[in-house]
Amino acid sequence: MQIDQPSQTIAQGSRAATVYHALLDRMRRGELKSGTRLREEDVAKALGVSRTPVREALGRLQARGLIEPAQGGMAVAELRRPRVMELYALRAILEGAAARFAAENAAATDLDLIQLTAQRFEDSGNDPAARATMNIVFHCAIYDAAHNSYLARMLDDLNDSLALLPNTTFAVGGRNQAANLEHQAILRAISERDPDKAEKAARLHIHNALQARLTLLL
Amino acid sequence: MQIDQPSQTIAQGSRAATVYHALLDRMRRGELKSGTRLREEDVAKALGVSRTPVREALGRLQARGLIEPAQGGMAVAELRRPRVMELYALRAILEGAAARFAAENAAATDLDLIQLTAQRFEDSGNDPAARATMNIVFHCAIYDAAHNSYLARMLDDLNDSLALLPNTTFAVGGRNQAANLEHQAILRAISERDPDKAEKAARLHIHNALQARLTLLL
DNA sequence: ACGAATACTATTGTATACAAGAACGCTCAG
DNA sequence: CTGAGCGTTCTTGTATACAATAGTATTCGT
Repeated sequence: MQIDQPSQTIAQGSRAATVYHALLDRMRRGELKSGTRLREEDVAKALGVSRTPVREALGRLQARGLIEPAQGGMAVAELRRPRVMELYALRAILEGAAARFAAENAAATDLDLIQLTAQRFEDSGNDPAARATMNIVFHCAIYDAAHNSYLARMLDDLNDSLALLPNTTFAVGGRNQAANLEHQAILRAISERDPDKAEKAARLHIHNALQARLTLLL
Repeated sequence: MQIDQPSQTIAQGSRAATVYHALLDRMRRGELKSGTRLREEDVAKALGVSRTPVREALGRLQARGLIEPAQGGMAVAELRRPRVMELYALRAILEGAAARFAAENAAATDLDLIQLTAQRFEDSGNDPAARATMNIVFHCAIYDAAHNSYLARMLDDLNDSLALLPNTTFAVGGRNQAANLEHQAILRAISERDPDKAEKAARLHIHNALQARLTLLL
C-alpha cells in the first residue's frame, strides 16, 4: 500500500509540473510571501516528492523572475514598484501584439470564441474570483486567435510572473464596468480586422489595469 | 588525475549552462540539424557529464522551442516557414518595444553606447561573422537602454530560438548597406526621444531582415 | 579587544541507481 | 495473409547518495 500525495490539488503530468503549479498557486494565494526562503529539501518534503522535480520547478520559477538567489539558496522575489512597472509595460506590448495578430490572423471560429468569452466575462457579476478567471479566459481566447505559438508561450510566462500580485484589480473603483468596455473595444477592432486599432485598444486596456494596480499597491 | 572536459569551449558557471550553450552552439554551426534525436545519455557521454545537467539544459531548449518531443525522446526541432514567420513577427514586436522603451528611458551613457556600437557595426566591413557579432552587440545595447529586465530576458530567449537558422542574413543583396541605414534610423529616433518613431523603425528593420531571410530560406 | 584565518555547517550542484511508461516487434489466431 | 494481443526493450521520470562551495561562527594571535 502506498501513501497518497500529502495534500495537493490534482496531479499534473509530471511531478515537476505539479510542484511548479503548487508553488505558483501558493504565491497567488499569498501563502508564499516575498522574502520567504525556499530550500529544495524543505519544498520536497512539504510536497512529498524528491529534490529532483523540485529543482526543475525552481528553475522555471527563477526563469520567470518569481524567485531569486539569496543568501544560500533561493527566496521568493519581491515585486517592488519599478518591477511592477516593467511587467505591465511589457504586458501592454505583448497583449497589444496578441490583439494585432488576432486582427490579422483570426479565423471566424476564433472571433466567435472571443465574443463568447467577452460575454461570459460581463456575465460573471461582481465576484472578483470568477471575474478574474473569466478575464483570463477572454485573454487566452485572443492568444489563440493570434496564431503565434511563441507569443502565446511568452504571455503565459508573463502571466505567471504576475503571481506575486494579488489578483483583485477588479475590486478597484469602476474597474469592473471599464474593463467590460475595454474588452468590447478590443473585440470590435479585431472583428473589424484593424490591427493598429486592436493593438492600441489592448495597450490602453493594460495601461488602465496598471493604474488600478497602482492604487492598490501603495 | 582527472580527465579534462573532452573538447568543449570555455566552462560556464554550471555544467547545465555549459551543456546548454554547447548544444546551442552546435545548432548555430549546423552540426546539429533538424530532426536529430537527442538522447539524454548520448549527450551526457558526448559532453562528459551526467544526465542531470543534460536534463536541465534540454528543458531550457524545449522551453525555447529548439527541441521537441519526438518518438521516444527529444529531437532537434524543424523551423519550417510558418514557424520562421511567427518568430520574426514576434521579434519585430519585441525589438520595437525595446526601441520604444529606449527612447523613453535611455540615459545619456546608454545613447553613447548605442551610437558607438552602431559605428562599430558599420566598421565591421564585409566579414559576415564579424558583422553578425556586431549586430548582436548593437541590439543588446538597445536592450540595455530600454531598462526592462523582463524584456531583455525575452529578447535573449528569442535570439536563442533563432539558433537553427543560419545567421548569414548579411550575405543577401544590399542587406549590408540597408542594415546600416536602418540602424541609424533607430538610433536617431531613440536620440530624439520619439518612442513611436523608434518602435516603427525597429519593426521595419526586422521586417526587412525577414525579407532577406526568406530569400535564403527557399 | 579586534581582526583575520580556519574549521564547520548548511545548501546547492552533480552523479548514479532505480522505476515506470511507451513504442516496437513478435507471435498466434482468425 | 492480416490483425490483435502480449512481451521485450529503449528512454525518460524520479529518488537518493555524494561532492563541492559559500557562508558563518569561533578561536587564536597580536
